[in-house]
Amino acid sequence: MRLPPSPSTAHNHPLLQLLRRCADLPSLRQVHALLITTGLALHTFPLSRLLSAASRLSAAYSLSILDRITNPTVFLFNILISSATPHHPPELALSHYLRILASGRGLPAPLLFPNSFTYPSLFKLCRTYRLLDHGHAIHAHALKFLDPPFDHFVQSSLLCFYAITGRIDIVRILFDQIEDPDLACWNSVIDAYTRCDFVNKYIGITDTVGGNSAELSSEALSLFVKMLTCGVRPNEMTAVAVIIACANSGALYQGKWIHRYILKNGLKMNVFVATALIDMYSKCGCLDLAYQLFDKMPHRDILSYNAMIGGFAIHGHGHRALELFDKMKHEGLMPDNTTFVVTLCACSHVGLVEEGRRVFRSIKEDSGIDPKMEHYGCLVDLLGRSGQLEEALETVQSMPMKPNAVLWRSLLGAARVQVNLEIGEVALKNLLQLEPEISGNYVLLSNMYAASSRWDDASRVRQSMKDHGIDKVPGMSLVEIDGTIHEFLTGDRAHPNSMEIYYKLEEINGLLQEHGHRARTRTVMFDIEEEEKEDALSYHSERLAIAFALITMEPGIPIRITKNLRVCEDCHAITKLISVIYEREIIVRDRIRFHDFKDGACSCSDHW
DNA sequence: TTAGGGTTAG
Repeated sequence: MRLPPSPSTAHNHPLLQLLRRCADLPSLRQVHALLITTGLALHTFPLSRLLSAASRLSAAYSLSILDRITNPTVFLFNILISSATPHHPPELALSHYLRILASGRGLPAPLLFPNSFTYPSLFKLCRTYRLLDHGHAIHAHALKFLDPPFDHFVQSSLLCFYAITGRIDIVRILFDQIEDPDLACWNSVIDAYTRCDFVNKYIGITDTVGGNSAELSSEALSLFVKMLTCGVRPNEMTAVAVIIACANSGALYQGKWIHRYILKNGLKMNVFVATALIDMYSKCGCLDLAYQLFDKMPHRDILSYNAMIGGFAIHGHGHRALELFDKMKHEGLMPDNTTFVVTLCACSHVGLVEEGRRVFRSIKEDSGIDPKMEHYGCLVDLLGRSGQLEEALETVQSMPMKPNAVLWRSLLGAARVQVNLEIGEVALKNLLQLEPEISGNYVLLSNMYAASSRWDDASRVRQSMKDHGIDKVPGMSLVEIDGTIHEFLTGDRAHPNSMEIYYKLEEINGLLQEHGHRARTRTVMFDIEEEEKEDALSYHSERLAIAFALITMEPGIPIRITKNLRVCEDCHAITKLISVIYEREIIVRDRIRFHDFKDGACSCSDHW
């Protein structure tokens, strides 16, 4: 009779290497049989490798192995919890965790306790599958079962979990409790600041790009500096998180700084870093720099293409986006959902209706999948913006899934621009059912009534906002001057240079009138006298930012503004004029896209 | 045995 191998030889047995290479269930069964005949299946370590391989291939098979083990240890459960895959879904991983918790109840089974290897996998699971309630409950368990302080693995995974809940306050409290945080903890907390920004934007804590965005991103950058002063060396993951923070807030100066830092300190310009940089440069208004980086990449994947096509889209370069879309396919890369979204979006921003329709049709042809909600959204936007409202409405009504709020809002926006109250009201009725608490929806409706001089209806909507305690999101603009970000709200007088700014605005307004500008007051929603409406317009946040930049910045340097809302019709018209009068290029990033104002024209060709 | 990466409709 053969004696089972000793535990030390069990760790590097050739059968374990075979296990790693098993790509299907029959070969796994064969190796399993060999493990039994050699006696290796009696040891915990080979069993853990077997379970790990089995959970990759079949949940049922891994369960059958587990059932045959008389007294499975926490170690083995941990292996199963950490192997969430399509074959080993999150519910199964959670059930393994429940078995650990229940272990003491059925005597004579030994009492098991989850350990510090159990929790990082569980938090990752909750983060990946967005199981928020489970995550909170599991955090409470960890406090009960683990001795304080938690190790860095547990703390880091906990930060990452709270990042997806949008609770940056909790992330920060947890991070501040970490003694001597390691690289992973720093990366996680910096990443959490950029991620919370995203989460907040989409779960409606704020529906702005600015606001929280600037605050959270600048805190991410401060944390990065603090990390350097603590002597922790950043890696590529840190760089990616910091670049995203710069992209979110439009902080070009800091973005360029981190780019230099990467080159100077020997961090690898891998596909993750390069893609993040491409996105950052695009979102900070430097499309040329983004393209240079993209062009120099030795290896590009789908995400790099998507980032670059997205860059062309927000800058209104529809044809260049389409060229890249074709090039990508020629290189043998299969477009994914995002590729179609950004390419359609590029068509929409310049009114390439026929090209857009073609791209939409190619979704099924190229990828074999049915268009998703976001693709229908792009199509509706494309049709609506280009004046084909009836077809846009038909698309919404005939699409195979229930239209979401974004889709109705898109249609409403188009109806407002083309003053089509009939379609606008249909869109709004549906929109308010889905999103009764979002202020922007009421503002759109109110503006639409105001545009057709239905003042009673406009003020009824405003009253209804007040009754429901819904505040209008204030317009906000950011301008970066010598690395410092200055923030302006509509009608803001809080800036230390406020007096000079308002003097400058008077000068600007005078010059605009001399150049024959008459305010387009259609976008001001209140029923007030024309003169007052002009006043309300003259203090829109981007005008304060432009005035301040004109006072402060050297002549000839482009002014870069980031806005949280869309540019209004009048601001768009006057910025074109200012670009001529003051001979300045003004680049405005609004909530959706870029406007590059130069010599009296805008890169969007007034299509936005 | 455990954690942390790039793009995405308005």
